[in-house]
Amino acid sequence: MKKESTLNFYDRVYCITRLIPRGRVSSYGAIACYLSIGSASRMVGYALTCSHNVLPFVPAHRVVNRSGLLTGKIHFGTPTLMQQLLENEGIIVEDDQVKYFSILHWDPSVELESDYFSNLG
DNA sequence: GAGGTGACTGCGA
DNA sequence: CTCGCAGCCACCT
Repeated sequence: MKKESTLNFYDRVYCITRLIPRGRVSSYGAIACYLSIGSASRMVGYALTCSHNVLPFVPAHRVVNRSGLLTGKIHFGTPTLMQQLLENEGIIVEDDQVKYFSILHWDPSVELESDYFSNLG
C-alpha cells in the first residue's frame, strides 16, 4: 500500500463535509472520529482551511467546534459570512454560537449508518 | 531532517 | 464558570 492516507485525508474531510445536510451542523470531533483520527480533530479544521480552494463547494460553515462555536468564521471572507451562511440555511446563530446545536448536531459515524438502514427500509 | 503552527478536545485546578 | 496544559497529526518554513 502507498501513503495515500495523508492524501485521502483532505478528500475525506471535504467529502464528509459535503454530506452534511442543509440546516444541520457538524463538529470537528465527529468528522475526525469518522476518519478514525478522533484524537486529531485539529487536522479536520486544518483541512478545511484550504476547503475554500477546493471544488465542488465545501460547506465548511456547517462545521463548528464541539461547543457549536463558530471558531472557523475568521477564515471566511468576512467575520460574519459564516454566520450568515448558517442563518441562510435556517440555523440560528447567536454570539458566534449555534443555537439548538445539540439537536442540529450531525454525526457522520452515526447519522450516515442510521440513514442507510432507514432508507433501505 | 527538525522546529513551529493550527477552523480541536479533554482533563485538572 | 474560567483559565491553563497536554495530546493529537499534517502542513509550512
